Amino acid sequence: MSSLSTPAIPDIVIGRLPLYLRALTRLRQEGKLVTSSHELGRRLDISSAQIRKDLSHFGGFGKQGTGYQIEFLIERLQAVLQVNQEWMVAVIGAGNLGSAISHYRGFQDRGFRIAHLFDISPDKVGQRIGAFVVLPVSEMRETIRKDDIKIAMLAVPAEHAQTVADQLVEAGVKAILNYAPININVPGTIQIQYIDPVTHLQHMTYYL
Amino acid sequence: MSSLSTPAIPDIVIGRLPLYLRALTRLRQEGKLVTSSHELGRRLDISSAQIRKDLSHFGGFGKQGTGYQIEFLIERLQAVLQVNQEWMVAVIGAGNLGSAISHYRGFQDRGFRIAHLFDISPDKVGQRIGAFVVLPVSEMRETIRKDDIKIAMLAVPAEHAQTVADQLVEAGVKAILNYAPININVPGTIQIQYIDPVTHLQHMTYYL
DNA sequence: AACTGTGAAGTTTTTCACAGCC
DNA sequence: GGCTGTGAAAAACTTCACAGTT
Repeated sequence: MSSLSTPAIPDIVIGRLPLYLRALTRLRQEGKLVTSSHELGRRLDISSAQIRKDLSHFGGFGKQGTGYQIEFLIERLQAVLQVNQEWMVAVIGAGNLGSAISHYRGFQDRGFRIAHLFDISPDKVGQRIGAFVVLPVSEMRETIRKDDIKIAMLAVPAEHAQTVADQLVEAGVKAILNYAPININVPGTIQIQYIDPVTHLQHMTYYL
Repeated sequence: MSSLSTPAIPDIVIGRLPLYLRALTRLRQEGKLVTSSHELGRRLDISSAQIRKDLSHFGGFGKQGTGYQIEFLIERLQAVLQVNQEWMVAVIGAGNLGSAISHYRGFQDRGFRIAHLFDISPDKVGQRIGAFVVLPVSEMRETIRKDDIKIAMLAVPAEHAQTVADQLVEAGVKAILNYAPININVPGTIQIQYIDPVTHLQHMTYYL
């Protein structure tokens, strides 16, 4: 993940950048032009020193005495995260969750466009969901290859998640967002992240 | 979060317990009776030492030379996380996401039961979604109070998230899982966690 | 006066490595 | 031989605090 000349930036730092970007976009929407590490920190409940240090990994984005130009910082963070382009995403699973994902408007303006929706069930295939006609999983590999899709969201039942993930990797997908509540094994070159609301709820109940 | 006699267990440790619990439940389902920190670590991509150290915070759950009794460890982790009981949860927002959440069967057997689904729109109120009749937000406070609901999932548009969160806190909710892509301010006594798929996608695109 | 960028210090988290037990 | 539980060591991460700039 690094070379000798450019030490890797900690993954935990990368993980915060999307939060900064989200907050900055919000500030811009509120009509603000400039912000500070303190203001951002207050909103995100992160220390201002943390924010300054994180941003400093990528160069001096701010001005002493002034703060950060919101528009400029948004552009730089988008560039760092490579979301100054539009990524095509495949969704696998056209159940309630896959359907909700496919209807969600929030991907578009943050760097992602859902390109296809796949399902294995003959009942679902051919059905219209949002702007998509559900495609059969049997065509998944070919379609993903053809369109050079690098990102997939997995919204299938847990018992199918590993099999589908294997097929996705085989088809050339490099990043998987897995909504199934199960750990998936993928090669080290493949990015994987998980969304499981129950783990968040269980984390919180510890403190109740 | 701690007393002098019982030092607090790091939050990052608590956050991993639900992952252990999920993996253990899976192992049990596969018919296994016993596991080891190595097997768990392999599945979760976490070092075995990490798992042993995490578990050791709560007492000696394993046997040297043998490993961990899966059933026993599941019970202990459920007790630690307080999910050996059923928590009632309120869902706010009956759009595509709130609807998908309300249909999802995966909460039930992991400690959570959706009790009510609220929405502000007169079009939605009274409509049947899954097992629920959508209730008006105007009745939210009273209903949450009456049923003593402590946990809520927020699936409303970003611009309404703060207002609804304030009302939830006012109604006595102590933990909020926020699906809206915006940071919410709540008192320090209230647990809050976020689910925003786009932040995960943006995290991964950095490495692509 | 307000704010960034950053070495240094401090704290937290992870890994090591091994004694002790089955 | 295989495994846990755990002090000690190492690594990673966060905060401090201040020089330097606007």
